[in-house]
Amino acid sequence: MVTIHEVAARAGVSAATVSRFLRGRRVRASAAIQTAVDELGYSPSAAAQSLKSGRTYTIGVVVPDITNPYFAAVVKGMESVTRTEPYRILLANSDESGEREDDVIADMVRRVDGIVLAPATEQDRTPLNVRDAGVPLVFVDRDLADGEDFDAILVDNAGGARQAAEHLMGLGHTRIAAISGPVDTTPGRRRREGFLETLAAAGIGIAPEHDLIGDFREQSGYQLTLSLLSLPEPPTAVFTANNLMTLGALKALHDMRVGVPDEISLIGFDDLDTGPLLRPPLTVIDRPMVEQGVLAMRLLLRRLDPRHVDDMPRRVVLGTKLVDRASTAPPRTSPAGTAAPSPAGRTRAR
Amino acid sequence: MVTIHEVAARAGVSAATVSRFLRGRRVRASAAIQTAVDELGYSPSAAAQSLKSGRTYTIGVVVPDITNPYFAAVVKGMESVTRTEPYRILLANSDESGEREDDVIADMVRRVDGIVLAPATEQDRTPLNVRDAGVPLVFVDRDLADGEDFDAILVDNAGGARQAAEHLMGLGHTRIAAISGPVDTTPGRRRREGFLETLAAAGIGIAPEHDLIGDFREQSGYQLTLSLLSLPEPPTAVFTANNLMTLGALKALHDMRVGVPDEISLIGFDDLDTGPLLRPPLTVIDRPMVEQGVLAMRLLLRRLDPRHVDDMPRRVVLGTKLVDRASTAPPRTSPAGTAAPSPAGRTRAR
DNA sequence: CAGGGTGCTGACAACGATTTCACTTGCCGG
DNA sequence: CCGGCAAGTGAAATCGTTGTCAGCACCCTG
Repeated sequence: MVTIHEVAARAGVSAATVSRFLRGRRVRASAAIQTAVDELGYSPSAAAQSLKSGRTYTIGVVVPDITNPYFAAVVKGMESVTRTEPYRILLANSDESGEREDDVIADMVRRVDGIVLAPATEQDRTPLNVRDAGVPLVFVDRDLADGEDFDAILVDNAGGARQAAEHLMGLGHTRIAAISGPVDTTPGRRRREGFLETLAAAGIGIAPEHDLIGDFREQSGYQLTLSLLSLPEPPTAVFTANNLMTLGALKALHDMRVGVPDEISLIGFDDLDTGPLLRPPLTVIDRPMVEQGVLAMRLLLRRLDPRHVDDMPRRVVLGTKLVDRASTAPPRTSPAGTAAPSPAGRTRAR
Repeated sequence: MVTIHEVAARAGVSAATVSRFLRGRRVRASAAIQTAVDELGYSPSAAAQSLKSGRTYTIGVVVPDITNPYFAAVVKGMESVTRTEPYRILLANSDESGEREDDVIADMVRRVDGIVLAPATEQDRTPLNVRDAGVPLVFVDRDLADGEDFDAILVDNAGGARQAAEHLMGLGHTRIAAISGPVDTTPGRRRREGFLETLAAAGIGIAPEHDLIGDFREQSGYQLTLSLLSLPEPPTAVFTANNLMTLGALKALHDMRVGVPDEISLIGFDDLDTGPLLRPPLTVIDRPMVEQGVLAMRLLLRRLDPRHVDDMPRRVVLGTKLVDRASTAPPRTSPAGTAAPSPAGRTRAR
């Protein structure tokens, strides 16, 4: 490893002068120094710079699962922001485990200037430690139960779930099931609440055996859908609370040869790249993904600016959008005791 | 920030003793030190440790695009290995741009102990600089034209492409198109070569206008497929050299209402999570994804071990597997001058 | 009881870059 | 021709941690 002193020696100046030159100050021997730098292939030690300056120019990013297309997109958004900044991203998966998250963050706190986190649960206490350690923190996608005084980029989970519920009710469904995410996560809880409350407000209840809780993984969407199908009175429509569980549900329906949407309608939260190409094309609640990452990273970098450290916490809530494809349709047979309405003027994308 | 000296002062010992205690050596005042550490919430400065030890316990990972499910899986594999090690991952996208890759790596070299790279092109000279800087480097998915003396985890690209070609020929196709990736990347070049050579060896040529080069992005798969469809004599089968271009091709075929596989058969390189659920379920060449990440990271960490720095370069080539779903079928009309064979005993997955 | 371990200890010097401080040089104007 | 100022310089201190080194106290053995 070549140090600033070797450069200095070769250029016939002191290390201080080399340092000044590299930081853009005017210096007599600039030509000689530049030559020495080039010849030696010198580049300053990041560790030494960090030690001196107290800044690492690194941002920690902790998400539950990078192979989830949603989080991949969020991370890409964050990464794109760092393109014009001297920051890099230190990435870790928490695998939806609070424990793993703790470990990872305890380590990160020592190495980064700030953290973007999708907390594993709303009861998560790790963020408090991060704050105590003086490391700025921004939540993305998920929040804490009492997280009001943290920066956050969120999405209107309850509103999106409401759109899903209204869509299904508008088609005439009354026997509706929900496969929610863990209720100790923001999206899990809020999407379920939004969905159930909308049904309730319309006078449509949900049977206890139709109110299922999964873990946001494909496997649980699959299993819970199977359990719905084995019910004496299966639902005519299912709402799945994230992309992976939607996929699992769709696989289960295929495997059991259940027609979608003829026999059962399916609507999911979060769009997929392949959404339009699936059998059938999926009707989903969509939301900005890359943009969430961009906003989160911008917010964090802003917080790193000494002028903004003490700004009020900033909480951004983005809207959702119903993408009406072909996995939902009116129920085939009208549910017992209810007249099937005839939904008019429905148009579909494609 | 609380330093080791503050802990030392509170525990009534010297900093050296605290350091020794923390590194597991026996020390008289261990109880007092532990108390001081807990009360002060001390954790050592990573920057200072790096400066002293010359190790950062960070691995740089540079991939073209983290939202590509293949690379997401690879990164996940790498991340899972670091779970049992004290290493973290510094992640960057190169966006298939050699320039961006240069920038990112020039910066990473200063901050990491090693790098896993999927080089943007085979002519890439950056790796040489990395090696000169004394930073171990492992290639994943892609190689250099003269990369034999670098560690690498690769896949049998030519072999996979051959499987695809043989599959299509076995079905009786003779008018076959290929949408390849950039020929200055390993997978782009090798898959194309493997495909064309297999066709040639069987006495089936490829029309120049059927031999297309894309850029591994969905959009290019889409556009090039449209161009194939606008030909006076479109192909009866198409091979797309990666997952994203396969998706683009499928979208184009849908948009132009071309029946798959009735009118055109489609086979892609790389499977998708949603592969079985697509219209139609995709026939693809599959390969280990997470495993490639695991192997790459293990290899790199091994290389970081002083006992193995000077080992011979290790090059692993993994095999591919044809996953026969439903996007390929015999050509509907036999091509001019050829008798349509009747493929017997074909079984499909689902 | 002397001699020699053994087991800990603290002072100090590194690691590499940056910044402060006091200083020199050269130039300009009076 | 001299005083003063601007511009540029190097020595040294600093960031927080760890390894080296010399030293001290204690205990065991002969």
